[in-house]
Parts: sequence; structure tokens; C-alpha cells
Amino acid sequence: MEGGSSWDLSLLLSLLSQGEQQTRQLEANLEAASPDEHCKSLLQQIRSNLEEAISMAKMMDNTAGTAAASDSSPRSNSGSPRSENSDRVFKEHERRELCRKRKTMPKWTSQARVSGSGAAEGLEDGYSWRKYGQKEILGAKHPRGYYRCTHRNSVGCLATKQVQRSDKDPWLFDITYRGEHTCLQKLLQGAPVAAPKDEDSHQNLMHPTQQQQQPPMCLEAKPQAEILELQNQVLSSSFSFGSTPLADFTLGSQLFPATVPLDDNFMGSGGGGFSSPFISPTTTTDSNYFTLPPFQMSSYGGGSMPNISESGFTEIISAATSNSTTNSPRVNAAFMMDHLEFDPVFPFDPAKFF
DNA sequence: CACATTTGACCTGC
DNA sequence: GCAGGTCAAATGTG
Repeated sequence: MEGGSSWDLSLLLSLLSQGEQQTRQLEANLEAASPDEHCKSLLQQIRSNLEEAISMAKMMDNTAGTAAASDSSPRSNSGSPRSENSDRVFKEHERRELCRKRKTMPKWTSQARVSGSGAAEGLEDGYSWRKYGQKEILGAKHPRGYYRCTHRNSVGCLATKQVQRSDKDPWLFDITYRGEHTCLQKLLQGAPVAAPKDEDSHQNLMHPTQQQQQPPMCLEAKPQAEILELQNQVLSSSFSFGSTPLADFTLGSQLFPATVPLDDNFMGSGGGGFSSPFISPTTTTDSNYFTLPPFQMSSYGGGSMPNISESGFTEIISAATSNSTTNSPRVNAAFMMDHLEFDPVFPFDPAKFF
């Protein structure tokens, strides 16, 4: 993140304020359109982020101003423009805001079921997740896995998810998502990103019009330990593991036709992450299709997609299983392109704010 | 070597 | 004080 001089900050402040106003306007307009809860939540988050960004920019602006006033020594052009003091303030602020964000972040749940017929679907949701913790939960038989976006460090994507195996149904995984993925957007905006070294990571860099809505080709292959554990405990007795052993998952109403072999390649940790199963030779023809995580369906779908309530997932799962072609929101890339782009008249121009 | 998971310690909110 | 959530060092893997 480039600190920038105070005139940079003034510009940033101006743009942010503009964005905040536009968001309010959008909020008012949306009110009449009776948006679903997640849409509202998204908007709230955008506004919250903007307000936070404004506050940070103001703080940095003030700090830069006072530092410039009190410190007569010439500032190096090559060094960090942020003073030590402002850096400390920035970090403290960042920490506080992170805590606050966790509260205000949109949160929604999903479920993934192991149906046991062949392809791994659903638990991989089109994003790269990195496991950062596991915790025994009181009253739960199985530990909860904590995942965050792989791009958290590089672009500051704060999306996280928690995966927990259901007590009642060992074939069922409860997935709680928190926060929107900003990684694709920021990649799109050309944010300075630590250059990915592996070929797969470059799959994330797709055409801008696709990038906003389409999951990266580098789809994560492991929601992970839970599945693998499950594989060990259950699947091994239920499936024959040939050259491409597979497990079949659905995530809520979503079907991920793309198959994820649950063999040892996906059991090991590390090793540069997940090579994309979707561009591998074993990829099925169905892998041209994607489904969106719930947040994408409700937020970018312009209301054309069903809003999935938490309570409705059980039904949705069975519906998706029994009638995937008509009821499931299985969509291909073209569909997403058609339906999920920002409204051209949408007054909010993210390019100006990031 | 880079990037992943694992896991105990630490932090935070109730 | 406890439980949930996160951090970060240790470790594993290709």
C-alpha cells in the first residue's frame, strides 16, 4: 500500500467522500427496490468500508500534516512517506478496525453435503482459502476449521470462512462465510500484488469483465482437512479409489460440476497450494460451469437469483440433488457475464476508490 | 525455497 | 473465566 503525500490523501479523501455519497444515494434507491438482506448487508459493508477508509485517510492526512509541520528535515522521496508515528497509529487503527470489521462483516452460512456419487462439488467455492486455525468447539463432535483468503496478505482480502462437520450428519458440512472477497476486485484494479510464482496463480488474472464475477480458475481443491478426514473415515469404505478417486459434494443449492479428486495429491499440506483441478487433464467437460457462492448469487445477481436463507439449505440441497438442471443455479461463465456485471448506470465507480 | 497446514499461545467478547 | 477466533512459529511437502 502506497502511503502517498498529503495531496494524494486529499485526493483520496475527496474520492472517498464522493463514494460515500454515492453509496448513500444507492442505498436510498435500493430501498424502493426491496433488496434482499444480503444485498443490504453488502451495501452496509461498502459504506462501512468507505467510512473507515475516510477516517484512515483523515488520520493519515493529519499525521502527515503535523509531521511535515514539526519535522523540518527533508523527506526522502525514496523512503516510506509514512512517518514512524503515523505507522504506529496506522497499525493501531488497523487493529481496532479489524476487530470492528469482524462484527460488521456480512456473514452467511452454507452447507456442503457429501453425496458420494463421484465428483467433489461445492466445498470449493471458487476462491483460494488458506487454513489458519482449527478449534475444538464446545458441544460439537468435530473441530471447526478456520480459513481465510489466500490473498489476504497480498491484497488485503478479509474474507474468511469456517468449516465444521455436522454432528448429526457426518456427510454434511456447515460453512460460515464472513466478509466479501475483495481480492479479485483489487487484482482487477491493479493493486500491487506480490507476483504469483506458480502458473496456477496467474489464472486469477482474467479479463476484467470476468474477474468481477467469475471465480478464478485456480479453484481451491481443499476445504480440506474435514473432507480428507471424512474421506479417511467414511469414503474409504464406501468408494473404490481408482486412479481418480472422487467424492461428490454440493454446496447449498450450488453444484460444482468440476471434479476434485480426493486422492493423496490433495491430502498433503503445502507444496505450493492447489494445482487447479479444472485445468488438469482429468478435468471433466462440466468444469466449464461454475456456480457462485451465495453471496455472489444474491449480491451480483441483481435479484434474479434466489436469495438463499440459512434455514432453507436443507431443502435446497435435496432440490439441487434431485433436480440440478432446473432448480440449481448452475450457471456457466457466459451466464455470469450476462447477469452479474455491474449495472452500467451504477453510480459507484470502484476504480476511483481503490 | 516457497507455500501450505498444524497447533499451542494469545486475544477478545460475553 | 470461558469459549471462540486469530496469530505465528514449527513443520511438511513438492
